[in-house]
Amino acid sequence: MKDNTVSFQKFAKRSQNQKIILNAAEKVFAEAGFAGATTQLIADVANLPKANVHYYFKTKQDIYRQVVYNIFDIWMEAASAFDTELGPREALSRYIDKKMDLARSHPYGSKVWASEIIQGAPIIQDYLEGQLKEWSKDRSMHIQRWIDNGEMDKIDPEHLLYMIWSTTQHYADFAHQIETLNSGKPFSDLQWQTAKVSVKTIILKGVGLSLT
Amino acid sequence: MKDNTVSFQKFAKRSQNQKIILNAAEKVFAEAGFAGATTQLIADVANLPKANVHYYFKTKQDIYRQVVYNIFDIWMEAASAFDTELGPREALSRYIDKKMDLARSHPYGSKVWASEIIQGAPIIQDYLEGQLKEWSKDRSMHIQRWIDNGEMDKIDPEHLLYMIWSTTQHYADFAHQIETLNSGKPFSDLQWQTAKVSVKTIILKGVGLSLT
DNA sequence: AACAATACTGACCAAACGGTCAAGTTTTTT
DNA sequence: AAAAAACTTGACCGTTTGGTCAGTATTGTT
Repeated sequence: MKDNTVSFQKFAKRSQNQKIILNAAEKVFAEAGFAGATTQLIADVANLPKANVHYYFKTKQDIYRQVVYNIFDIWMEAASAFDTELGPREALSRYIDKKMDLARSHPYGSKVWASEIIQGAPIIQDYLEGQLKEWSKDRSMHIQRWIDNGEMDKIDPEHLLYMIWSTTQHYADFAHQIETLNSGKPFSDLQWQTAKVSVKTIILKGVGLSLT
Repeated sequence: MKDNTVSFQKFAKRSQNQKIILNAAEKVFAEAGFAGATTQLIADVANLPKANVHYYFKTKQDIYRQVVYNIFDIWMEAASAFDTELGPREALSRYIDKKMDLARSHPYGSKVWASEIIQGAPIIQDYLEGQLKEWSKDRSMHIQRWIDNGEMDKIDPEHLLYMIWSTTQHYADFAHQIETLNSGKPFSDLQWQTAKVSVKTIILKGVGLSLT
């Protein structure tokens, strides 16, 4: 086996172990914060000796950086659900749906992001000033156009975006609080459905759009 | 001076130094997380030798616990702005106002709280199960009554509360991100005003209430 | 003035941490 | 088959941390 498959597998092994470590790290960083996360704990969760973790990542900060980058990429990809071609109702509706899905499927990532921002974005600052700023400026502009066209109420687009971000991410970041208020049980499929509908209903109606 | 004033001053000194330490700790915990906060840094910010900090608080966790308790108390007191006697429009409007004011006046506290919940509420769990659960159950019940009376739209009260919490606290917890998107400058008075109005407008209209 | 209680602090310590490294094992290439 | 490259790991190390403590200074009480 000296063909491409071998090279691919070689690459796959490295990449696969890195993924195992990053998944473990995401959970540990989310539950303990950057400083509280120990490389030993990350190694334990990944089921590897600590020295092996350091073979794949030079420093704890390198792992952390990669974790945060990954989340940002996932969110930026989801941001394309905010397709301004569709008009305000569909664009906002789909974007909220997507963000709610991510809150459910990637709760750890959302938590790591939240902690990073709370602490002043020491690692991800360049992403905020670059991609995020660009994206939100662009979307704000489109929202403003809808407003000028009379397609929705006159609302400050910036604050509408903040409301969507905060509300959807709340279901990931504050999942523990929500679970406690829900008799200690995580949301069922039906409850997630209700959450989604509630959020969309209030926000869409709140900016002068009907759901259907 | 052997009167009560003396005893009071004695008491005042202890209490005053504790307050200085707690204020410093709130900032440090917010910016570094529990694990990242060092007693040395708290001492530096408080302008005291580290040993003096340990004279007033036995452990770092004791300081942290007190900081989190204080925030919770402030929020619970603000919760009385949600006066159900006033009817849905006024009650919700005042509550949102109050929470927005707290986001501005107590951003560190909000951040510490957020981090605590993100990490699974290891310290504050009993408060969640006790006071918070009771309060939110009570308020949900009143919201449901308004709905049954036809005073507002049929919305799951729980999710309405989550939306108010997340949106208002977002302005504290994600202040750094908001500031970055605002050309690196913190909100002006006018911008806070706009934020408040935007949040109230969308939420109130979103549940079938007009602002005025 | 004498005593007691409270407040303060530099110096110190055991434990835990991120990271290194040399010595092995396995896999891939020639 | 042998050389090279990649992977694995126990043992180790300098640094930082939360917390202690003995000794001193200040304040309050009699």
